[in-house]
Amino acid sequence: MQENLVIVESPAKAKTIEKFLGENFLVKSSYGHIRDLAKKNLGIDIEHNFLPEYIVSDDKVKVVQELKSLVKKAKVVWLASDEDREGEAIAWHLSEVLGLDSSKTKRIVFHEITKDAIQNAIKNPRNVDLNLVNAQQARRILDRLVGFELSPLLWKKVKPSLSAGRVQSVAVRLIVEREREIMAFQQTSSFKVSGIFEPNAKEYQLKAELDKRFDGKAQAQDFLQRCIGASFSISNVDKKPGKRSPAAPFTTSTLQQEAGRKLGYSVSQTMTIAQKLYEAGLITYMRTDSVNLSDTAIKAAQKAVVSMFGADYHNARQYKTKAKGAQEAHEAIRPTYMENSTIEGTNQEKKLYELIWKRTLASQMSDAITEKTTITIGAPSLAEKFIAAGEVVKFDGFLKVYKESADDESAEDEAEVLLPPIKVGEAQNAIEISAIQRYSQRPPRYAESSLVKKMEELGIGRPSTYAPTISTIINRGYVIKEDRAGYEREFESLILKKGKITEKLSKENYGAEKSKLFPSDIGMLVTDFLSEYFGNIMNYDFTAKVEKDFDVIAEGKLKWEEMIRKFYQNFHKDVEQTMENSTPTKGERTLGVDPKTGKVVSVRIGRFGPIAQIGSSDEEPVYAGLLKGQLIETITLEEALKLFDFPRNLGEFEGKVVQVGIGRFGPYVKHASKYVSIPKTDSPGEISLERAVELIEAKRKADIEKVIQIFAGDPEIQVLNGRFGPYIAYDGANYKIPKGTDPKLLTADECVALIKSQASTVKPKSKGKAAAKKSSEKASTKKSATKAKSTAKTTAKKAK
DNA sequence: CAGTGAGCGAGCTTCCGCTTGACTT
Repeated sequence: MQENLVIVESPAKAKTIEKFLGENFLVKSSYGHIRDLAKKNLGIDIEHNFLPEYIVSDDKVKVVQELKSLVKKAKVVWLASDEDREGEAIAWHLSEVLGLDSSKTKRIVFHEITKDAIQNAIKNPRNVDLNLVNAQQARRILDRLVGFELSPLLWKKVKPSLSAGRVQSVAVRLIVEREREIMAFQQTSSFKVSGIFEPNAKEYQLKAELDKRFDGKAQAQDFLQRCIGASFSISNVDKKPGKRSPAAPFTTSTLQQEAGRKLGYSVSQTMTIAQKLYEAGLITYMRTDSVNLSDTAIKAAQKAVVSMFGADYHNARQYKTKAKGAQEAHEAIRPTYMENSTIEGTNQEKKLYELIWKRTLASQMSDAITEKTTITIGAPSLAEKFIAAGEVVKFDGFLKVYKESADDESAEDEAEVLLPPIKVGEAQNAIEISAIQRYSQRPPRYAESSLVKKMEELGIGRPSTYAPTISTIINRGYVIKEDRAGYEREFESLILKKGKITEKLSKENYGAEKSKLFPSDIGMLVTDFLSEYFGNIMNYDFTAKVEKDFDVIAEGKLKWEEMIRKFYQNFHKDVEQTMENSTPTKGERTLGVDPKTGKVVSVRIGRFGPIAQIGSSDEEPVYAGLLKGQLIETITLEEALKLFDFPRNLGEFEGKVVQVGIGRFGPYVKHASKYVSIPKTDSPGEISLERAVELIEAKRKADIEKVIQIFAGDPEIQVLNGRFGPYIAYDGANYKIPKGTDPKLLTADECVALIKSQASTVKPKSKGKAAAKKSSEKASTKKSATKAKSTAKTTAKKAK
């Protein structure tokens, strides 16, 4: 029997540590926090000095039970949760819940999982730091107060089931404000001039840009005119050495950004894949804000760099974490074994691993040495000058393995330009000089990863919450992640060639978006509402400010109850006053008058989303839902009136009417009481009968392909092709087909057997939402279905 | 899944940060 029980937060970590500690230590995991504020009411007794009511979380009851029994058998309990505010609180909750006697309890910390670090920790135990615990309690209670007082305000004044919080509401604000910047953006254009030059002997060509742009076409034209007959020559050559340094090893946020930019992963995808790598022991912990590498890792990287590229390429570096509010409980994200440049696993896992491996390796490599050459070309008759710039990498250093990507996709990829040896004074002939109209760029919309970057800069949210926060604001309908088609615009070019200027009008596409975050009407409405009445909480500095208070509490120089009281006094007063004085808001906006009826046209948020309305509410108005991408804030009268053209008859097909309409899920074509969605690339206002028939036929084909098998004896049982591959549908529920089974060869009897062997994985279609959520566990596989779960299962079945 | 948008009233929703699975048609 082990005399020592060590409790860490993560089970994967427990496994590793057990190996380092030897037989006399049993290492278990708490699976994160084990207790939280009670969910009913506030979970905080405001009358009694904000006394928190903590309850063991449902999914932790078993964990706590097991730990309790192990504690009884142990002589010493080592609380080894993470070395940060939350970790300290976990240690404290554990000692409270497990009833740990301080004489047999020791608190230890380490922020790297190496044998030395852990044995060192065991040699230097301390007590739970109650000041740090109190700082966590203040954080927790503040978040609960803000979330549970603001959300009900929104239910009452805006719409039920909405939510507000210190983190999510500010994240939404970022997206809303960016959208408004884009709305307010005034596009301007100017003429950018570039030239291609060649010396008399024609041994090379130089592409150079003019040092100024022209606002108008006339000026550009005038300049090209002045270039005719000008005698160009090299007026200056300037060489400057430069260097580039590698980026720091990955934190959660930078990993999410680079995986998004380089691999196209969403933030939550990146985290799921990283979790797999972590559990397989391939990388260190993936939720971290630290760029720190352990000495062991730095040495391993050195070995790898030197053996692969030679000593010249190595440069040991230790990076400093700059992120606001970083707690640095863990190392940076790095491979556990630097010698593994690739791994076994899925393609996605391999790619993410290689990204991490390269980034880590590069962080321990030499700077790249470059040389920048700037060549100036001028003519005596011209005040303006052409500049050709080139950069040559003299020594590649870390660039051999890794180059960081940029968010700004418009930043032209500065390809390496090798400039020929050039003498000052050498005459040049202008082969071609062109002036091209270029537009100013609007601010970019946020992608998931650039939002995370911004949040980290502001100190809002933590590595463990970036991905869930994005899910929350999308699920609440505040934000929509989608693609948008771009627009076409014209631009002019003036080209001087062989002494003649020609003009050209061309078209280009701009503004197309892929997987970007757009605010919804409700997101804008809630942001405005909260900003009006709770400016302090919506302030980008709010988190940073309260963090300062938490730090003072952690130092023992401020009582947490004092801090909370001071905050709550004003906050609660604002909540009460807003509840009383503000009028419910639907974001209503009047657009004008309908020329047909003379009635007022307005838009607002209705029960099922944004709607347009003709006529005021006391004169039997007509309604139409807004289309995807349309906003209450920006829709025009003309666009709104178009919405009332639906449903519209397009004509007949196979003797039945073809209709185009707009439903809850967007525009659709209806034919013979069947519906087909109209893809985004088509405009429902202009769709033709031919196109509609095309869609109907495509849908029919897809429906046929959907059915793999139907059995003559049992028409109830169907083998279908779904989003996740083939499955069996029977009696409104769906069943899995085991891997390796050919769905085409299944017999009816085999299907029945599969149906019987699997508890229904689905959904009484009625109202049993809560029940459906908890139901379904494959009875056969998992070793012990808990009692609670099996009861839930029967309820779910009955609910049907 | 897809023509909805009244009004009443009961009962419910909700936060942020630690952790994993369970599960998706």
